[in-house]
Amino acid sequence: MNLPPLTQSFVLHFGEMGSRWGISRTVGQIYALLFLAEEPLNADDITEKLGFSRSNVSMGLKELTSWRLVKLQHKPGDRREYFSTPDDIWEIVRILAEERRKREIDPTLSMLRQALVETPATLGERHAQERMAEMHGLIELITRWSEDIQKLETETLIQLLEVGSKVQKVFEMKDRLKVVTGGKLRRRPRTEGQ
Amino acid sequence: MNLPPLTQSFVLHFGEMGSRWGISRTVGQIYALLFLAEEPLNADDITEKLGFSRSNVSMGLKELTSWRLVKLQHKPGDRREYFSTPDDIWEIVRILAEERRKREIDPTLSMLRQALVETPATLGERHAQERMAEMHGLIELITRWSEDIQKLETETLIQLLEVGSKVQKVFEMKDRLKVVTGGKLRRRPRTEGQ
DNA sequence: TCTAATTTTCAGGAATTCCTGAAAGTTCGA
DNA sequence: TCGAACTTTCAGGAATTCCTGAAAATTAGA
Repeated sequence: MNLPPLTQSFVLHFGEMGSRWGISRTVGQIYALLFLAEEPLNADDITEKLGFSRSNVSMGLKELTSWRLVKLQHKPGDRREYFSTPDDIWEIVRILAEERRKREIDPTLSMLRQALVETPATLGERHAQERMAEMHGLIELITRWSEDIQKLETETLIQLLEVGSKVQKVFEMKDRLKVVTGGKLRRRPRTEGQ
Repeated sequence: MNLPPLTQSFVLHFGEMGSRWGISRTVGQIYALLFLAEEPLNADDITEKLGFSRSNVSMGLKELTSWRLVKLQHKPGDRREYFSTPDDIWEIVRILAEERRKREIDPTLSMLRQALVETPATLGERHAQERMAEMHGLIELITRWSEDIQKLETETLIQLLEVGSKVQKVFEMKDRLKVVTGGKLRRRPRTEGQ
């Protein structure tokens, strides 16, 4: 490995983190390196800097491409492919969220929906089905919310995150003041939570 | 494996999902089984229903306990330990978020902070440091937001998620009406986003 | 303290995932 | 169409993770 110190500790860290997630250590390192790089890198650059085999780098880039986490571009007069990450780090978050939804959430939701339309044979299965319904509801709620806020401008999204739960205060105020908002914020009939 | 059909497909699914995350297939299955169970289960129940070794179940329960994802309890006149998951599924989300923060986010933040106080030796390192600063800011923002909203009552949290980005409308309204909120919602000086 | 019930530990085999080198494939200019 | 530059594929060895059975440890009642 042939990297300046700050870069190296970042790359090593994300290698380890990567292997706690689904991706392999080397894929994590490749992404970390690209994330920090000033300029797009080609596969040989990466091979040289990280010190593993050319074919491994090729596989890693293929995987990152399938996640849409790297962009491919060409330099004029150079046949090699250059890879980079989005400049806007929030774009990376968006893409990750979308891909994880596609790969993990959607299959889970469809498994749950399938289970929910079956007729439970026993009392235990009835209870299991209720638990699955709870989980289905939770996942749908979080997914919808996440899709919804991902459409916001980065600046707006940041604002929203910054106020966090204080936004709740605004709700209360709104209710108090009976401000009309075109029905979009209409309060649902209150159901007693568990 | 000795399970009714709905339960079985759920358990198998979460076994597979588990192995995409950091946890092993069997740990995923154990958790899925406990999540659906009507009553707390002991290690032998689990062994019998899932059909792998007693020692594997013991290791799995130990891991789940270290994640605080299962609760341990005793039945009067029975020496065995019974395991269950929280009844409130949102409680599971909260615990997961806390544990992941402790295990993954905090170490990452401290690596980033360490890198940010070093003096970059080269121009490339200078740029790398800037990227790390961006990432640090993003993680801090998301983490703070998440800690913040996790303190809300479940019912309030659900409301908040349900309105999603529409909450933004309320902000705009607030600005228009110049409603005083005790300074807590004071708008930051606008910086031009990228 | 002893014993039986129960849980935990852990060495090592099984299964899986990762990584490499060699070879095949692709692309583009001459 | 040829060949050099570059990329991808893939069989199989390396490394890692998973899982088991046997044995040790713990616990609570007698």
